[in-house]
Amino acid sequence: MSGEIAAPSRGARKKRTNDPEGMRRRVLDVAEVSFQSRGYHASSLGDLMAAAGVTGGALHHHFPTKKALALAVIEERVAAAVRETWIEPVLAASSAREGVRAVFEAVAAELELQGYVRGCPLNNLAHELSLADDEFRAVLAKIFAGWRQAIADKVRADQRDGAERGTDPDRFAALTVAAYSGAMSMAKTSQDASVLRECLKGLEGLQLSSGRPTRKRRRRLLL
Amino acid sequence: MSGEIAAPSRGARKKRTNDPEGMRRRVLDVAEVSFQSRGYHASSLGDLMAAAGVTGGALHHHFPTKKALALAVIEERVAAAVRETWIEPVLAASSAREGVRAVFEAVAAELELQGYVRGCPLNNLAHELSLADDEFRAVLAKIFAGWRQAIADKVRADQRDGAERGTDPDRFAALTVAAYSGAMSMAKTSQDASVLRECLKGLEGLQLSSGRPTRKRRRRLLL
DNA sequence: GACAAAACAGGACAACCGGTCTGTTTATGA
DNA sequence: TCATAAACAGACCGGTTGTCCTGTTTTGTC
Repeated sequence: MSGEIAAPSRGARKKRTNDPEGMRRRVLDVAEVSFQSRGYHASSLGDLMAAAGVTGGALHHHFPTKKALALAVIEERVAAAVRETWIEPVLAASSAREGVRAVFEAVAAELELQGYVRGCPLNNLAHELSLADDEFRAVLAKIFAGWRQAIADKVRADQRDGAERGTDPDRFAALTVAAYSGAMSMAKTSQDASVLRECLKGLEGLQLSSGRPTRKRRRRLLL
Repeated sequence: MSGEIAAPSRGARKKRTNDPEGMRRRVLDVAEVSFQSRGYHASSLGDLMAAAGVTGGALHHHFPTKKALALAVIEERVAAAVRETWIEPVLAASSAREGVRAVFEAVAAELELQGYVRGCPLNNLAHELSLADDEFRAVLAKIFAGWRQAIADKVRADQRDGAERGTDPDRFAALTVAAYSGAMSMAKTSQDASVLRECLKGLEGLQLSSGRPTRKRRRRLLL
């Protein structure tokens, strides 16, 4: 109903053009949106077929089962979303702390702009599927792990530059991802993105020690 | 199969005893477990009826629709779970910070003991239902809000005692709940509770200012 | 152009789901 | 005791779901 992506025109009849990659992409487009907003179980293949303008035969040809479709969505789309909105921006930032801040800001701004919080794609599917099927769970866990490791690696890079001396990289990464995921959960439930900013401010005032106190006290930055 | 709670004995025939409260409780018991571990959509009323040893007539008498059952589970069971495992322990603790630490520890220990992470009941249902139905969403958001407010109130109480001078109560509460929820999400997905401890350690090294720098520097406590 | 494989169409189907319905048993209380 | 309502039993139904199956069309290859 709301999110029709690209149903082929009904006017052009009779002439069919085989476009396996395009058809596969259209199905994944629709499934990605529907799985995130309505969830896996609440998304019926009939709805997806109608929204994508795809017949049952074509769908079954590319994705034999619903589970296969969901696995493709997770591995190709969800993983890419995490990479594009989190991993790459953080790695490209001047520091881990600044990267995390920028992503929080960007996501909060985007949510406030569109006035609707769909939640984190990874988190949404992880909650629904990780207990239901162990194959799902393993793939989702791998994405979470990669996300955390990217942030931790960035902190280690900062440390090689002399900064973030007193920060435990893995601890910082875990807390960042957890705070973001949890904040998104609340934002989705309350349909209000302001909690993201609240948590970001909390993280900014963070002095993450790895055990012994920080040597060089850094003044709080006032951005 | 696994979580049979209290199906009435099949041996005793013919004699029926009306026990509306008991029957209602048994249904809620089963539904609470199933909704949390399998999710709302994946839990069929047939399964619940079989697990609770309840006929369709009885179920429909107490809960006219599946949605009504879920609302009852949320309002009576999920809210109570948050109250018992979070709000009451934090309010009873010597300080907000200590209360939060104790709850994190207790939950992590319990999860490691039972070797299986089912996730946070509130978070699980919030993800699946808050976008599907606005009535669900409102109830779940209310529980989240109460949870946060309780922690913030405890911080304010600490401040009246002279402690936590530089901490913004709402910010601390939001970050705490977010970190816990997110950590539970990851723990559930990886089926490993250690990330909870990781996030707790991160929160413990936290210096949450409300804007201006803390007056009296407190030495890091080494618990 | 012949031929095999891939790509797609579209119907069929069995299982299941949630809700409804009618009827029977138990408690209540005047 | 007897009416009345609540509590419960159990069958039933329309609709939906995911999957499968049989054809037909297109594409690639020699």
